[in-house]
Amino acid sequence: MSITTLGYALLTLLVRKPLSGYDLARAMKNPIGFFWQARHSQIYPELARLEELGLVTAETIAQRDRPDKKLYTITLDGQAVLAQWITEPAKPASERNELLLKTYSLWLADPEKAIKLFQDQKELHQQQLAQYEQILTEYPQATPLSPDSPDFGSYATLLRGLSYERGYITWCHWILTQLESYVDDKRSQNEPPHEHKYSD
Amino acid sequence: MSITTLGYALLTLLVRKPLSGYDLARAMKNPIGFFWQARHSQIYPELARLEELGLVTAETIAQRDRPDKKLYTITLDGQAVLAQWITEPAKPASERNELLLKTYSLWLADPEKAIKLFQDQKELHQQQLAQYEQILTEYPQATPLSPDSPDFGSYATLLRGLSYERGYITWCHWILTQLESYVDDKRSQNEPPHEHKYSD
DNA sequence: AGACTCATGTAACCAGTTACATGATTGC
DNA sequence: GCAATCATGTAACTGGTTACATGAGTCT
Repeated sequence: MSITTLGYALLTLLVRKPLSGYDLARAMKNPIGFFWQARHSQIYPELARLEELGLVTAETIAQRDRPDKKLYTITLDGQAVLAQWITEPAKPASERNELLLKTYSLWLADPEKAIKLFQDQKELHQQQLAQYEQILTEYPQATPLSPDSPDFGSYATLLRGLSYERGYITWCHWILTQLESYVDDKRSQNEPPHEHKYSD
Repeated sequence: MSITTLGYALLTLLVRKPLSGYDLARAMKNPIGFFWQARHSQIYPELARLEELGLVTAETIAQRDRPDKKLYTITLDGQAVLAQWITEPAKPASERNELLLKTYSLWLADPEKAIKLFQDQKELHQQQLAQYEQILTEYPQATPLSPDSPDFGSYATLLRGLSYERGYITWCHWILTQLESYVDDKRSQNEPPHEHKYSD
């Protein structure tokens, strides 16, 4: 019985502060969701496994007006295991992007519907970007974060998210200019095609 | 029995030209691998399913000096199913990036080892970028590709790959500057910390 | 009365990875 | 002789998703 990546993800959260399974499920949605996701149905069994391995301890907390909860705390063993894992070589992310798959066959699609597809996708990423930019404002300007503070990790991953979303949006935008000029040119065949240069 | 995303990925390749299972496995590594991956053990059963559904036909080809192969050809039904799928809303890619997970807990790591981690990662992405840039040179400059040509899809996905790798490398580089200046400052405590500005 | 949040679990299923299995030909 | 490429499959397992299950308290 060895430790899974999800296990490390949970330790990553618990090393900052003790949390319940429910809290962890929420945290796996919100700050961690951009780079690792998991549902509660996967989290609860994984926590039991971490406890068995002695990497976390659980304490049942009775609450008034709310159901009891189990608060999980990382052990010294857990911290050591996590710290060791961080600097081990990371497996390359196996990308699986449905939109790119669709883009590869875009020539088969009705251009009007393709435009709709990319407009929707662009908007989704613009919303995500707006959320990241909101989070960014919560960080102090001009005060550089030190790599030995927990906030450095949150900030660094946020920067990656911002860059990713900006690149994605730019790319969607470029596709849209291509599709739109194609549709325009089809409508009025006598004019020459416009030029749209792509740069990230 | 419905069609999986891998099924669409295979149709995406077969709509361009008929291929064997072996060819498809290779194509899933090379041009498609950046956004969708699959091993041959998943591909062969999936092809059988596509055949059952009448979306492809198989023809056994005898070869001299080599084992027989089964050449798969997309049917009209297959083309219709694929074309329809393309413009349906795409599910957002569920990101799973181990390096970002590690970055989130970077404060726990030994800085020297962390530098090694990001140098290795940066190099991997630089190699990937170099490969994409090589492929880019094979496209004609200044002649804009029309969205109704199959090459448009290949080119568009390539652009996304280039942008992604460039952003990733820039980000790795920024992390490295942070880690290195942190290590430097620890060595000579009297000098003030350097400034490194991040921009994508 | 109905929906939402807090709270924790299990079961069935599906997608994807690793390993097992076979066998001919080509190049070093 | 040994590894690599071509060629096609199956089996076992693991990671992850969807659905099932329960129940108290709050808000509209």
